[in-house]
Amino acid sequence: MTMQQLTRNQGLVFDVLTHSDGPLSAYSILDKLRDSGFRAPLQVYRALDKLLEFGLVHRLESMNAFVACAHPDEGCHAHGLTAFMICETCGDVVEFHDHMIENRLKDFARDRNFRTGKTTIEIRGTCAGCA
Amino acid sequence: MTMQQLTRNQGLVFDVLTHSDGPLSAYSILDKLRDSGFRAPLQVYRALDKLLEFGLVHRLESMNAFVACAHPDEGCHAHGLTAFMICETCGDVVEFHDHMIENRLKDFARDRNFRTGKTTIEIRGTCAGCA
DNA sequence: AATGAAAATGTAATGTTATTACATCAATTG
DNA sequence: CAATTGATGTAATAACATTACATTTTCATT
Repeated sequence: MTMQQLTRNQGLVFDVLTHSDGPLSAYSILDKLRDSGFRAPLQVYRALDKLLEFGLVHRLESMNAFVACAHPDEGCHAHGLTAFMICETCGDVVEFHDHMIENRLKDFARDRNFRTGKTTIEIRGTCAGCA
Repeated sequence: MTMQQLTRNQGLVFDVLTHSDGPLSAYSILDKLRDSGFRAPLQVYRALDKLLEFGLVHRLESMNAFVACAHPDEGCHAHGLTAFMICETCGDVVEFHDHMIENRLKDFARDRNFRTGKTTIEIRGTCAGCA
């Protein structure tokens, strides 16, 4: 799989997410990129849209935030369904993939003639270190 | 299981959701309750908080909207993990519960000493009728 | 190199979702 | 009845996201 060539804005946003400890909101990404010339939310959202499409970034629906993919080189889309374990105390996010769950949901949808688009799985809670 | 006694505002919000075809945003609930005296978003959010706590209402994280529980009489919390299949075309939402997935996620969390709070599972896509 | 289409960008304005802060009122209990 | 707790009313503001429109860049094709 060949690495997608990113535009300047896409690269900047991806960099910020890659170097971040945890997930970031679109507006905090914007703040971090003011010095690089970013002035408006749309610049961030547009870059994020592409990065999501490329599978380089994930959106955490339960917190309106974005996180770099755990294995961007392989193209996350190849791993099928992506799930997250999110610590509400330290903000740490663990990305994981489970074929059993993926198949189970796939079967459930197929049985009902439901065409599956994006699937969200997010476990909120407290991680071992914060317990 | 005894049915929770709702306050006036909670009852009004629950009613709106119960009689709605599909999920509603907090602000559309507010609009529907103007005639009943609602003036501010907080009145809706406060009622929703309680209804969520009672398990009478669910929040759909992937669309920032709220939906009445499919079986409010039994108290949804009793059913364990709740998942949703959401049609992006007609807005229809199917609530379901799967012990296999629930156990799988529970095991995953336990193995990592992660204390699980709320878990979100939402399948977006197109339902049979809209395909 | 010129050109034309598609993609990306810049900027302002606005729309949508959610919370903070503070005052008041109602229900419950000791 | 006093004290506490939970619920409510209202205004203001914060946080998240999109629409609209003008401009520029990229890149395949001539």
